[in-house]
Amino acid sequence: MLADTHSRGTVDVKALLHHSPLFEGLDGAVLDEMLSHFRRETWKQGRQVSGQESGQRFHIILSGRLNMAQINPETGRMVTLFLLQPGDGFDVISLLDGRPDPVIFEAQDDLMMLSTPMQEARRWIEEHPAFNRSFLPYLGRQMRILADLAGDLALHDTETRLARLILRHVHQEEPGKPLRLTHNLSHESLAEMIGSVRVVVNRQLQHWQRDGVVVTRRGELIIKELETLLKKAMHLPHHRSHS
Amino acid sequence: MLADTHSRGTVDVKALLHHSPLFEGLDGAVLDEMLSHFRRETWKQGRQVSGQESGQRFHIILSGRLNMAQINPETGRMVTLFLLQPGDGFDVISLLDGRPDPVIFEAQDDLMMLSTPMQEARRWIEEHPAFNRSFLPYLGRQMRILADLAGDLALHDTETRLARLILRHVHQEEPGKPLRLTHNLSHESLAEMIGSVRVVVNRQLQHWQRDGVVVTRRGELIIKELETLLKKAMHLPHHRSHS
DNA sequence: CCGTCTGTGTAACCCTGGTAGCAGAAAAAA
DNA sequence: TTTTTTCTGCTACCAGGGTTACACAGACGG
Repeated sequence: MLADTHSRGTVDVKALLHHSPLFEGLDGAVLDEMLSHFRRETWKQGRQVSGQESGQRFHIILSGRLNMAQINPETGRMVTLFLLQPGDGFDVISLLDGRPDPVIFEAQDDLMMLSTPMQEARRWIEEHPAFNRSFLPYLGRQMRILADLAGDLALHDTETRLARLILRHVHQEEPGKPLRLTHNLSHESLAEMIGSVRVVVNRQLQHWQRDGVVVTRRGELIIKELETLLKKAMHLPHHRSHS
Repeated sequence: MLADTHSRGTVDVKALLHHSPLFEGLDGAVLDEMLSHFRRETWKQGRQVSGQESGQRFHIILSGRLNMAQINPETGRMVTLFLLQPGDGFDVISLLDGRPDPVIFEAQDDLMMLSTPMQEARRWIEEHPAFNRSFLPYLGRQMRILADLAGDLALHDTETRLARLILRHVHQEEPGKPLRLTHNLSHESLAEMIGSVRVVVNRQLQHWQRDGVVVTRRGELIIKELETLLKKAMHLPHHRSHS
């Protein structure tokens, strides 16, 4: 089972899952038992799958990022609800209530993941109460993300939302070195994450650039004045740490 | 235990909880055990409590409605995240991850509820796996509400959002009788629920009234053309006809 | 019964942010 | 290389919807 996955991928699955918010602190034996029911799955970057299609299996991301978004068919616009990362599982909502989710999953990068039938995943939850110790807090975090998003959309302008988004994705390369935005987030992606549109994001970034707050190059964003950004972002309820 | 609550209130607590999405299908004995750790609590209409203050106890609503909202201190504007009703519990997010929620709870009506220390509620969840059979789907529903709200805010205009909101709260009094909006939802409340503002809601309702879609009187909204509302709720961000 | 309060109707204003469109730069594919 | 696609920068345009302000109605409280 795992020997196979080990030999193929570059990822140490068990180590990853032990640090995953979903499985951390779970007994190794139980984890093995779970893993034995998984199969590996890969999606190529850019692949889009509707909640309908993926609805019968529960997935856990091993590598790459996955965009869970809602779409307005009329305008073609999208909002990102979650940007899922290695260790995250989806679709949690379907897992909980058994109904398909009217969302689109889009592979932001090439994806490696594990998947198992929804029913199987639900069985564990019932049979392994220990799983709840990490699963329930994980659900809480996901709900918070949604609540914050909704609050932001209703209460704050695009400048504030963009500032907050960037701060949440600031990457500390080395102490003393310039702060940059985590790679591969296009203006388009940024826009979807704050419920806006590419042009507006670009406009705002240019403003900030003229004011010396940031510097943008293609596919790269360097924060020059963190303080200023923090002030612009400050306009909301409490913000959380970590990333 | 229950005898006491029975004697005081007009509500049959056990019957209510049996139909509550949180406790339905739970063994009567277990339910009694749980209830023995609850104490009764009442809030008067209009009372506001922050997530900080209420954060140490988990509540279950017996009667009345409770508004869980986020607020922007700068502008004073609010968005309703959930309109909680009898059978609902709060704060579920804090229950899950143990952190206080940066939200405001506002009693829409006079409230009767049960409350218990968060720790106690968490203990049940651990000790009574059966509880999960209703609790997890409940969480799913709550997450869906948040996801829909966020999606709506980002992707649809106020007209669409208002139409959807109204349709979600249409009350079928009698077959053949006029459809009305469920009582006590002021324009202000409606606005908060769609992440907008009273003036805009009123403006929209007047438009619809002129077009014969609805009729409004003080504290009352009658739907004349359900079909039209359904169409507006469906999807149509931009159209330019009529004069 | 009268003053006060809360909900509603309406108007003028105007600014954020979304639409449409194009052009150049970089990257990817051929 | 050349071609094609993906990102980015920039402009002109304008409408949705938010802000403010005031008047009136019914409800409420004393």
